[in-house]
Amino acid sequence: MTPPRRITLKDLAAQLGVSTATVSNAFNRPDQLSPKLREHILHEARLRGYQGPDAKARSLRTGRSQIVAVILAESLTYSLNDAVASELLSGIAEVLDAQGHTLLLLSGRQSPARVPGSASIADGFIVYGLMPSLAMLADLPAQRPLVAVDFDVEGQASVHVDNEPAAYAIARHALGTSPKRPAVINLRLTEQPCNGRIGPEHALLSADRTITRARLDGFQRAFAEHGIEPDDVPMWNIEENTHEVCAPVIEEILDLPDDERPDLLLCMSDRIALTALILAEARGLRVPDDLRITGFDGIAEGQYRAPRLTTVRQDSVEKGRVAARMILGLEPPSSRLLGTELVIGETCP
Amino acid sequence: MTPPRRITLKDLAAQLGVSTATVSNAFNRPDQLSPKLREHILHEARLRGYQGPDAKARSLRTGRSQIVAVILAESLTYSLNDAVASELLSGIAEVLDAQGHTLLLLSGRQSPARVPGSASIADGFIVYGLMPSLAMLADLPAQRPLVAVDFDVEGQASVHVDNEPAAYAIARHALGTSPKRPAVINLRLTEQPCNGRIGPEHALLSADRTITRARLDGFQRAFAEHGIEPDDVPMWNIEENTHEVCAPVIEEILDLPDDERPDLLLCMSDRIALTALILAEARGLRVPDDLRITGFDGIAEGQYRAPRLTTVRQDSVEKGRVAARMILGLEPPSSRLLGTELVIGETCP
DNA sequence: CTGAAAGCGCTTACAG
DNA sequence: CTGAAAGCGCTTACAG
Repeated sequence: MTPPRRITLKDLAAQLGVSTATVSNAFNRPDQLSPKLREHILHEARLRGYQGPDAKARSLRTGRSQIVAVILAESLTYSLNDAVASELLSGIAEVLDAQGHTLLLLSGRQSPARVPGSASIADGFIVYGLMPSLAMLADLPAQRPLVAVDFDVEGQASVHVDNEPAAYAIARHALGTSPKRPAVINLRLTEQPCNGRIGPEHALLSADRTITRARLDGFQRAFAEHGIEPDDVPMWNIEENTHEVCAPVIEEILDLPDDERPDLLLCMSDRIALTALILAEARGLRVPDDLRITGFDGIAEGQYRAPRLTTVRQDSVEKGRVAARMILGLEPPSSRLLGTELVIGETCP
Repeated sequence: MTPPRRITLKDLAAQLGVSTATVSNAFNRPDQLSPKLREHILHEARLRGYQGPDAKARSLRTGRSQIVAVILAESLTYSLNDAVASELLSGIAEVLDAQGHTLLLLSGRQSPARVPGSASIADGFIVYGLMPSLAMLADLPAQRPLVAVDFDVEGQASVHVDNEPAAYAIARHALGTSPKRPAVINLRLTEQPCNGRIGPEHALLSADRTITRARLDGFQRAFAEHGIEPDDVPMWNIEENTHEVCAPVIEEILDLPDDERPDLLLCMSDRIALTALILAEARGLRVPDDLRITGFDGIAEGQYRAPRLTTVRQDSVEKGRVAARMILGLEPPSSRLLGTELVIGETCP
């Protein structure tokens, strides 16, 4: 028995007595040879265990791999368990699949803090969320298409939702009930890490660094309109959008004395809002009577329960689709701004 | 200005007056040249915009891409939004990251029903869940490592959890409360699609086709031990582990007349159990007084709420880690069986 | 419709 | 420690 070396296109061509070009055409360009010969080649290929042109060689030769890399700012562990990121990936995958492309998943928080060299195999890059450092972007092969989602890279295409107007709309709705003690729970909005109450010592990130700043701007526009001095509204900050990280901050808030405890929580994500809802219920607080809560995102978990979350629904799946279409050249690269929808649930009717 | 062709290793070598081997070694084998020369080369490379060896060429030359493909039986949309699949991916990604590998995501339910050719770039394959057809496996490059998770491929490594004993343990616990009308809600267990009550006309899949059969076997062993005739226990089947698909079946069950409605639901997943819990609460049924519910999986959503789900916790992250380690050769390929943990929550104390 | 030949950008024995 | 050269497996003008 010969050593089981994988059969190559060249081997097959030799065995069938045709040129390598003809075998290649049989697989890639049906119009370049007779259907009969093509059938013969494909049939023999299967028989002899030739699985088709090797992707590594093909990609070197053509310069294209049919692979699109998605770079997630957060760890993969976090992103894969986050409903919003998952939906974004779904949307991306849907378009890539339909176009015969596949998805390479990279984390911006890789252990070596650098994109692995293998990333350069990708035909294009979709980058999601704020990068821990822009150094990573510099690592990416230049001259390959890049689309930024939920942040901006100078001179590159991007996809956003209208955070400011959406936040304004939900805050306006919530303030319509004339809360006595509104409060805001921000997400990753401080320059320095802060998982708790935001004080005067905390500087906030600017709008070009995080989308949550635009959400705060929207909230504050509504405050001003309702005659509320934004500085009088207490704010907390959450460092990571997970139940575990949210919970202690929410507990701190809910355990304030009755006359200090907010009666309206404007949360920057559904995850935060759901944590607040669960912990409020556990303490016997009635929602919305004792405490009104609003979220942001519109994830399924907030809608398939009672009471349903009042929130802003953003179409993360569509965000992913748009980004993927731009990367594949199915639509021209540009700065796209997607709309959102105010969803009135029972947590803040 | 010259056309902005990407600079290659060869260009760089020529410009620096060294051989291509030396440049290659500067990037790949530091021990093969003096630190000083290496620094010089790396420095000049950065200066001249050479980003390092091209991944396509490198992978062709070495035969390895540093990419591992994960093939998911379900659609990517489903898998990415499923907590168990997400955790599995987290575990895989964790190990791959640490080893400088990256993850290529493929769906077994691709539109063309075939693995795209670009998949053959991967160094190895992790296949998760039952394949719609084994034809797809035949498409994969032979002679490259493959690990099956939650199912078996003849002659290949696999990772499982102990479904039968785990199901037996939770059923035994639940039956200890002497329910009057226990019922089972299965997941994808019928030969033919069935989203509803299972009747005598429905054939069930065998244990080599789905892990949920082993779960049912565990339940039924507990029934027998408690003197309950398994055939007397009504069973329903769920076609897809999502709230939307579960809900109508659960409603059908909960809306049975009081004297027919089960007082114990043994569910094959936490998603099913949570849907039952939410819909029961919406109907004013008291859990666990009127209705006891158990799940399977141990997802976070079932534990970060009140009442907490009684369930079996499987460590999906670890399952992913083990599979990834086997693929990378960090542990020998074998049939690994991971343990589980009975978690007693308030839905079935 | 078919074939001979160049070359994609690397890595790696091997010789010096 | 360094360099010349072969070759990984393909695709693609181009000539016939």
